[in-house]
Amino acid sequence: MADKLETKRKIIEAAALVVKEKGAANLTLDAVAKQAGVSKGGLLYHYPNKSALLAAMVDHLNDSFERAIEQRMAKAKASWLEAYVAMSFDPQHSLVEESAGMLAVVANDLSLLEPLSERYKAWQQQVEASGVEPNLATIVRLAADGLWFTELFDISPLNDERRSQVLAALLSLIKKQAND
Amino acid sequence: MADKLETKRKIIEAAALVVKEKGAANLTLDAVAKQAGVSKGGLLYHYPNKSALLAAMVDHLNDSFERAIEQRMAKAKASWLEAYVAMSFDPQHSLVEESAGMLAVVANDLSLLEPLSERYKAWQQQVEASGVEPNLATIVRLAADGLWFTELFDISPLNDERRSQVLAALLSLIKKQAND
DNA sequence: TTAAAAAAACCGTCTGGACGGTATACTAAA
DNA sequence: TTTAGTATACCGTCCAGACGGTTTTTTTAA
Repeated sequence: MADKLETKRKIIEAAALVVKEKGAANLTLDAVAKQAGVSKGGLLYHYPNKSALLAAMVDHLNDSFERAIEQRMAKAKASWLEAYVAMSFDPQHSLVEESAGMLAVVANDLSLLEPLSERYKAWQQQVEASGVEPNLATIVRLAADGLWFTELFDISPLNDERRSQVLAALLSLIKKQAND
Repeated sequence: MADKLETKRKIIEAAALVVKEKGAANLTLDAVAKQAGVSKGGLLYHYPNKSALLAAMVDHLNDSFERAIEQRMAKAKASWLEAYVAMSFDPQHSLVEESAGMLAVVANDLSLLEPLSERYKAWQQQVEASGVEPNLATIVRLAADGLWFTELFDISPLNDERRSQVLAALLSLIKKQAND
């Protein structure tokens, strides 16, 4: 078990699982260590304090989302904005480690979201340069964000049918406008 | 100080202030009691445990938002959906007690959001009966939600100019469609 | 009408447990 | 034999909630 990166990843995944199963309020170092199959000392060797662990969760969330968008762009030959919308609606992707990281950080220290905030701003530049009229493109993006957040907190008001119709409508909004 | 309701309200407002100033992770009974100018015993007299306090914060958030929408409908002769969008963009209203309640509950126990979830579903019925084409109306609503959440977490990617343009664009989307 | 009784509102201390973090010991590999 | 990684015991702090009070208001009844 001498692989440092592997252990760190294992710890992050364990932390996400703890959040998912016990809630963000019960994300304790002991619980994470136990879930990761590591002693508390071992955990603190890799992440010297809780903030460092939370920051790593945000990093992971950032990278994971960004990589997923790029993959989808390549695979489905989709535009950046299309991929962003599709990702936000993808139940597979949206409801695991990213969500856990978000919840954990919101629960513990909002200021740790700053790296995410910067990523959000960078994404907005992509949105505004997407070829779609900027205000409309932003609306599409915000709608995707809105769905993602409401599902993160399990308060989404949409039933399955409406949900898929809205996804289609968003994608067609992008397409229609892009061809004008 | 014999007014029970008044004291309860005072406590809720104090709790919101604690969240705003010290973060949701530091929302303790002691801190709330101190901020409210009440002893801990007094606090626990009105809210027998922390969950009850959090639930009351959600109630307050629910009522406050709903009342604000109705006020705006009456005052500006706006449709429900217009009022909803306008409220979500109103910096005055969106960043005080509602936000604090939301943050506090997310940090402590997601299941306490259930009353909000039901309110969200009821609002969705308003959205779908708004006269605007349902999918478009839902997109507008989700965009408003998206902005609200990103600003709640202080990660909104929009600068002031884009923000006001998007608000105008959303309102004109509603108007345009409603007249078709 | 008033005094006693009851209930409501509020107060402040105490405690048990949990949590973050430290100190230190152990192990294996280089 | 040194060092990266892991393990375990422990400490101090903090917090939710219990508890036993006190004061104020309301009700009862003589």
